Amino acid sequence: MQDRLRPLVVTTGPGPADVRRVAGLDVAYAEDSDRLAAAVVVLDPDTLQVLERSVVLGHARFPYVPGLFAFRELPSLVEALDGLSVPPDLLVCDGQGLAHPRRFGLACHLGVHTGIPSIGVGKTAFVGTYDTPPPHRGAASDLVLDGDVVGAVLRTQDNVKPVFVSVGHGLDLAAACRHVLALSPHFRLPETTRQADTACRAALAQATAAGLARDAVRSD
DNA sequence: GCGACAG
DNA sequence: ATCTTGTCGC
Repeated sequence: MQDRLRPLVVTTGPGPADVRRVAGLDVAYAEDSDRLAAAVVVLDPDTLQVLERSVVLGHARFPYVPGLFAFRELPSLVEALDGLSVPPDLLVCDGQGLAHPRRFGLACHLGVHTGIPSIGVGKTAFVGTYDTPPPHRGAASDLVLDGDVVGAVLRTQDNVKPVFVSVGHGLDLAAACRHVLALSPHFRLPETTRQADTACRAALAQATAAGLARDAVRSD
C-alpha cells in the first residue's frame, strides 16, 4: 500500500500561501489494555494560541511495527481530524515523513489521505545518516538515505538535541523546516506537538479515571 | 546470519 | 509509546 501511494506525494513548492490554522497530531496509549487517545490541536501560527481541540478515544488495532507506524495511528488520527469544525491548512505529525524505508512515513500517509500539506517531526532518527548540526538554533544538516536527502536534522533550540524533520506532503523540506522553527520559539518540539501530546494524555487519563470509578460502583 | 528499528 | 530516579542548568 505504501509503495502504491508513494507516487501521490508532493515534495516540492513552498506549501500553503497563508497558513491560518496549523494542526498538531499525537496519540497516547494505556500501559495495559489497547486503549488509546488521539488528539488534533489547531493553533494560530502567529500567536501559537489554541484555536480548537479534537480528541477521540479508541483501541489499537495494529501493533507497533517499525515502518508500518501509520497503520497503527492513522485511523484514530483521521477520526480526530474529522471532529474539527474547520479543516487545518497544515499538519505537523509526530513521526517521520519521507525519512522512511519506503519514503512513506506517517506524515506522508496522512498528507496524501487528507490532501492537506503535512510535515513529519520525529524526536529520534529512524533511517538515514547525518552529521551533527552546529549547536545553535536554526542549524541543520541533511538526513541522507541511499544517496537521497530525505529530511533535515534541525536544531530548534541552542545546545538542545535536534529534531528530525521530513516532508510529509505538499511542500518542500526548506518550507517544512521554516514552519517547524516558527512553531518552536521556546522549546525543542513544536508547540503543535506539545499541545497535542498534552491533550491526548489528559484525555486518556480522564478516561482511565472514569473507567475505574465506574467499575468501583459496579462491584459496590 | 546479526543487529537496528518513528511511536 | 510507557515507567522510573536522580541530576543538571536556567
